[in-house]
Amino acid sequence: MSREFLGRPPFFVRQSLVATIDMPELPEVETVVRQLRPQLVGRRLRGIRPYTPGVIRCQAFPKAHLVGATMLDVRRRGKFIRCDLMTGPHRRRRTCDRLTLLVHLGMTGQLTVLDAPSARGRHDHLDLLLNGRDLVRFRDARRFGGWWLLPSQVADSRAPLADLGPEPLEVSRKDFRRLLAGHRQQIKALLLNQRRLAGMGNIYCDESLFAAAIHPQMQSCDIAAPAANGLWRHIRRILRAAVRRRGSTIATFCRPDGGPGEYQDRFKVYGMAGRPCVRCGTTLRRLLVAGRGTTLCPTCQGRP
DNA sequence: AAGATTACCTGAAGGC
DNA sequence: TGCCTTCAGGTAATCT
Repeated sequence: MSREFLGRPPFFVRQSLVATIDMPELPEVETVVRQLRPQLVGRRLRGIRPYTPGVIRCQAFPKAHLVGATMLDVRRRGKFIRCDLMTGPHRRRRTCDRLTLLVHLGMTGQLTVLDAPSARGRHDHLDLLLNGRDLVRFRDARRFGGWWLLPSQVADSRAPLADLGPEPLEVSRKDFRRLLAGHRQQIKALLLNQRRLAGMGNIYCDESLFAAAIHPQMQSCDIAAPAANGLWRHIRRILRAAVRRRGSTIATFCRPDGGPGEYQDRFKVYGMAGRPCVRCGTTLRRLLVAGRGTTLCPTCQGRP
């Protein structure tokens, strides 16, 4: 079976949209959100059907409150997809009327809007039922993804959003410099830590550090202000470019519509170990930093 | 307090 | 061909 076929829903189901991206970081999640938003906002839910134990991550998940709820907005916070809902009229009097549904795609999470129920595959773990026959199907081969449901009033102050750091595209240059100066930690570990900055993952870390010519093992507090400013600028540039190109697709393809991202064609270091640096020709090296495979140019990104 | 290690999970890829 | 091992990584927990 070809690798292209693996990611596809059964051919007889007409899908109005497929949002499928592996290794979702900020640009990929943003892409999914932008594609889902017009399909979901304003729609009423019939309910939610989890099929796999563990896919729902919060202890109390008032499933029934979703019946008749209306989707008000779909947004992104870090690598989370955040759906804000208003509960149906029969629920409104006895309980909170605003709910927040959170989805984390983990490593391999995919959301597909189907216009009719179809046979579930091995890795389909949850359906969100919409009005009519439509549904949003959650597929996640490695099962690192998960769903949460919280009253909207407390969504930002409780797990899993509570401890998230600022958005890399919103943090000011000054605050970013302060963040780096305030921690004695390898810069790559800091960038990957969602409590420090929410949304960066392995790919965009490596690309940003290469662009800024900073060694991933530099202690963040040892990075001089001009270099920190440069890193801030490159992170913004790269994330924005990746969002414009609808993220990066590494392994799975899913046409039509949600389509693969295109930023993978722009990688300068990620997955390129052994090949020459585009800047100086030195062979790119791979090492382990913060427990993650890391690619860098030993010449451009001088030793810490 | 930083950082190293492990666990979770499965498909892909490489070795023999 | 097929079995085995290793690797990939977002996050959390645990140890040093």
